Amino acid sequence: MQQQNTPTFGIGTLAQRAGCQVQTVRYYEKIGLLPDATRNAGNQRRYHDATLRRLTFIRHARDFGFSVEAVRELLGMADHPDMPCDHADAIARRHLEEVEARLERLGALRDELQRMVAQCAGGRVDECRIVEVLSDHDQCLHTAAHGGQRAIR
Amino acid sequence: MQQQNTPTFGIGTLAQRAGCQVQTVRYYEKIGLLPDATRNAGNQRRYHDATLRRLTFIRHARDFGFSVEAVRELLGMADHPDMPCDHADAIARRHLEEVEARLERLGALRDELQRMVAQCAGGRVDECRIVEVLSDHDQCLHTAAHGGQRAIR
DNA sequence: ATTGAACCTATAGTGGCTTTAGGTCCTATG
DNA sequence: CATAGGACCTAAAGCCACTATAGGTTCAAT
Ligand SMILES: [Zn+2]
Ligand SMILES: [Zn+2]
Ligand SMILES: [Zn+2]
Ligand SMILES: [Zn+2]
Repeated sequence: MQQQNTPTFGIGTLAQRAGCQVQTVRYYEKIGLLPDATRNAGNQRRYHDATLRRLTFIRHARDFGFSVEAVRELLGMADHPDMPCDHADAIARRHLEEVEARLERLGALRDELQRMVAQCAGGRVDECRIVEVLSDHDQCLHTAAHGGQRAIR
Repeated sequence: MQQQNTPTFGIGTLAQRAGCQVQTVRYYEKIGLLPDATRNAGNQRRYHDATLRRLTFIRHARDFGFSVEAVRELLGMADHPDMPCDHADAIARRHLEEVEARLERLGALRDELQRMVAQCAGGRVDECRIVEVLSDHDQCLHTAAHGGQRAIR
């Protein structure tokens, strides 16, 4: 039906043009972000520009930090241009909130780390401010600053 | 030799006091951050305060975003109070640099997301700014802003 | 015809846990 | 003293989003 006469290319070219790795393309196919590729006589995947566009969208959204599941939803919406964009907006807004929360925690973390590093006088371990602070959360300024790995992601 | 008369407690109590999960304690033992626990007659782990202090150190360092391997090194140094603290400081300084780099990338990401979300007028998907930007990196301000998942971690 | 790069599949590894399954042990009440 | 149910035990799988490895097949150029 579609794109019968457009040139095709292999998975290496696709990956290179999209700026990702070959295995990543196969992975996206496996988890259903990309459709099962058509194959040539030797069972190798052949792609058209449409797949490159789709993969570029995926990579860009991933670069924005959207989860694969969010990307799946965003792709589904991009496939229906006549629908309202409410849900896409909600996903983006929610992601923005998460990024802002991470930024705040990461900033507090930076402050603590800076303080810790600045106060090390470079002597013995038992006088080291770094080891001391790590041994005792009461030495921290922001009491609730570091909330596990959520501070880091 | 040590702490023969101090009270002991179970893994649940230890985990609760350190603010982590029971499985996490067993995991730390398995990967060697915590020593193999002594067992009671029924093969259940018994702990002393020394282990609580060690676990608290580990959790605090992890909350600071130090990797498990970094924590392993920091613990090793905390076990030798008479050594110089150079390496502990180097680890902390390096981690601070990484946090600062993450902060910068995450800030750029927030800016892009904010711009994207602000420009959505709430119409059809094919007019949606979010889908549009995700389809085309040229629509982004910070050209090199999002460098894959490195922007997020 | 031959070489070597690119491709194929299936599986395991990454980090730092968390979850599950299928048991055993401890403690408090009846 | 029996029993219920919570806490504990191990081993293995699952999570996320890939990345890497092993061992084989196909393609393109010489
Ligand atoms: Zn120091
Ligand atoms: Zn602290
Ligand atoms: Zn919109
Ligand atoms: Zn972009």
